[in-house]
Amino acid sequence: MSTRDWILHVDLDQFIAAVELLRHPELRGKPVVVGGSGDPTQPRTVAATATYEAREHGIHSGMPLRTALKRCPEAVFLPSDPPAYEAASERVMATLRDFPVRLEIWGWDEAFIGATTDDPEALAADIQHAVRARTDLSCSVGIGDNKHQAKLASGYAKPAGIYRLTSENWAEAMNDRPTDALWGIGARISKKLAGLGLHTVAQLAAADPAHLAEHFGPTNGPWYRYLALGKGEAEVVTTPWIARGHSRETTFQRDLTDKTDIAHHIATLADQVAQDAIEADREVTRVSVKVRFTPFLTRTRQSKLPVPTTDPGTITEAALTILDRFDLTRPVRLLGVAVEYTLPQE
DNA sequence: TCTGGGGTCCTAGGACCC
DNA sequence: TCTGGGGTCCTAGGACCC
Repeated sequence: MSTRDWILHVDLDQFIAAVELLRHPELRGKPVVVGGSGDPTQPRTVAATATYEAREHGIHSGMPLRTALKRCPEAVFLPSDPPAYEAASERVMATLRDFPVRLEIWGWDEAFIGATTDDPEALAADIQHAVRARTDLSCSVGIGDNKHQAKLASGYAKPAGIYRLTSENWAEAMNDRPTDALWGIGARISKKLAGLGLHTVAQLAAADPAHLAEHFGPTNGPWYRYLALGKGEAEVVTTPWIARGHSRETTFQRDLTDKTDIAHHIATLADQVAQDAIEADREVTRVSVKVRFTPFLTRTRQSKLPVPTTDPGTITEAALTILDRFDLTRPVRLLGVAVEYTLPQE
């Protein structure tokens, strides 16, 4: 076997549920649902994740907790605890960093690795053993020529397995699959593609790029075909990610109708976002306000600040001015404030 | 199934300027 | 007076992902 570059995708299995089961070993083997404050009678709260035992009752992430409770009254509901997941994630990433590889972290529970080796499966197995030894967590590892292939490969590898998906076996593994199996094509685009007679990955790969550009734009159209051919980014970026922006939003359990009340909540969110920006040492260039009306109509308004700032007063005032541009005659179920940061060295 | 929270990127249309 | 074409910036919304 010859030495060459590979991309590995490390994906922790059932990450949030696994962390919770380490803290509550007595719940192993039981249906467990994690989400919100852990109260399944609370409206407008959804599951962050569900264990395999809970999934057998038809429960899945994104499902309202009240629905989950109806489907499985004996399920155990736990509150979501982001700091605990953050801490567990850091232990995993520290473990990966000890390997002589290039590491790109992609959130709490996944990372891409660039490695030069003649045996990527052996490296993958070493990684799995190290992660299990150091954190008691299990992961799946996908191996590919690029990130797209490696990402899909880790899906095939689940749970706790290793799978290699390269240009060699791409067609065999992917050609008959629906287009939304590709990483970057979701339900909407897949449906639109089906409307053009493109149902499978093979059909999308054989489509005319110009025709795709007509329907999906000059960048996206050809990009979808590119994905269907198994191509993708192969560069592992080891420098830490610089956030483009930041936001905070709240869904209220009971609708807001009072304008003073709404303005008060917007001011609070804006101040939080400003404090976050100060803590992150980033300047804000743009402020946007999000309002979701009942039943589920979402609208956003934004404006660019005359001068980048971190001043909470300025950011809050901007958010309140933007809020004035909304028609607030309908009941409101969600409010949000988002900011865009200036990018360094620009 | 009455549908969270936090991100990223792309597109399209209008304003404005030359 | 009327009109062209291009470039850039701003804003709103859509789609995707975890």
